[in-house]
Amino acid sequence: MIGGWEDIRAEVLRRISTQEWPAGVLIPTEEALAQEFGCARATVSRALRELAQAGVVERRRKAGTRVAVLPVRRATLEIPVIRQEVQARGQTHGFQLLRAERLAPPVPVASRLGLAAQDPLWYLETLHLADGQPFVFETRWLNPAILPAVMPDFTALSVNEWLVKNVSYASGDIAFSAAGATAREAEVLGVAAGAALFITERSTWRAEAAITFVRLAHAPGYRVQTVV
Amino acid sequence: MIGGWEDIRAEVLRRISTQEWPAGVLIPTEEALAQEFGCARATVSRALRELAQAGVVERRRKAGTRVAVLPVRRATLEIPVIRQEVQARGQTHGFQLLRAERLAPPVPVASRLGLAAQDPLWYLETLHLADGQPFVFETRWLNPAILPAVMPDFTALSVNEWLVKNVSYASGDIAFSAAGATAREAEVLGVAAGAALFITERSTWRAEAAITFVRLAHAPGYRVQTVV
DNA sequence: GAGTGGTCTAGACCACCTC
DNA sequence: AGGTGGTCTAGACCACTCT
Repeated sequence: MIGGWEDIRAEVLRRISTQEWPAGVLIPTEEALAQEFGCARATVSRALRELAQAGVVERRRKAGTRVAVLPVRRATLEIPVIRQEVQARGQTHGFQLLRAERLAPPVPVASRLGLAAQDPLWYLETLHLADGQPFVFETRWLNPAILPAVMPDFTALSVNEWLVKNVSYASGDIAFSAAGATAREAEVLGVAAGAALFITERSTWRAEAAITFVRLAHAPGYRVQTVV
Repeated sequence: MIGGWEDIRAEVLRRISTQEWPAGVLIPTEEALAQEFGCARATVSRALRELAQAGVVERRRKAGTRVAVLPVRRATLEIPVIRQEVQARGQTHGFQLLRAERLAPPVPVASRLGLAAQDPLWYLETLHLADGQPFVFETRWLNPAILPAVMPDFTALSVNEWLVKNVSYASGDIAFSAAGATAREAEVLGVAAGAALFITERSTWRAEAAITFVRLAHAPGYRVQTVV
């Protein structure tokens, strides 16, 4: 029995994965499928929209819906706040603010934030701990323009969470890479210099204004995982 | 002027980011918003559903819609086929099948695929090239049960693409991490042993049956990037 | 029990694109 | 020019869960 849009999505996916509808072919129109399944067109539309979002089919007006030839699968990653991430592992979170000073940013950072290199930004180094052990070393450049007149006390509340609560829902981009530990990272994380570290870099804007650029150097063993 | 569901999503996002609706508070019901915006409830519903998917609000029947307190942002990653990824960089893709043999998998691989360790699997090593330079070193364990009676010619079509075309739309999980190059990886990729490499690991199933486990060791400089 | 989101329907109009 | 997906409407019923 075919019921709601999830059943329709499953049925369409079945026909595709069994090659009943091979890669590249046009599948029936929404209206035709609605008749076949005995439901409204909107229901079929919802199912096909989800499949298009997942990269399984490609849709264009007038051209119809095709099974994707080279399926660019899309996976969803969850980006939690660090404290949440540590606590989700059943560990206690702590952090130390190691440095906080005004500095002119290096050129790559300034350009990535779209600021002139001579504008001094706040530079903050924070070490996050899981059960007292180094978990991630955070180096952050922060646009002073977005801070209130009185500097918040970042030794009590991590910069990370202050931003989440006060400058929330900005847009930005995230990049993941691997790099050998720099001397500073090795010292702070307690690993050998050159050890392979997982690096997360994130730039954040709100309405064209640069907010922050942060680099997270994760302690060895860190993984980002997701389901497709 | 407030028009379609995208405008409504933008307006709600604006009220949240300006703290007009601070974190944790209940926002008006779909019906109330529909009246305010002068549209049907379904239109508001669509906008709020998208915001919930992005992790900006949390919705529960009867409880209503709340601004997320700790916004677990969700980012979408695109997972292309390697050939596509190389070509998107404007480079030409090539590959070499370095090894192909039946082997009993190591325990971690067997357990991750839910197979007994003594069952021999196909073990394949492939080096992918971008403009002739090492791009990613792929080591793959493949369940022979999913292969046809005659072994496909993996020197002509990469295993990667054969799977995409013949065992498409399976489910699985992906993990990203960093690791120092093993002796074999260093040799094949032409880097120093211990160099920091970006690692992608992926397990794939179809309907409870394990298909493949693949480990991709990317040449230095590789990044995974996305927009939030 | 009652209020909220989740979904479905039948119909309509529109935007876009291929033919 | 016509067919297709994209969206909106007005209404309805249902599922969940808080009180």
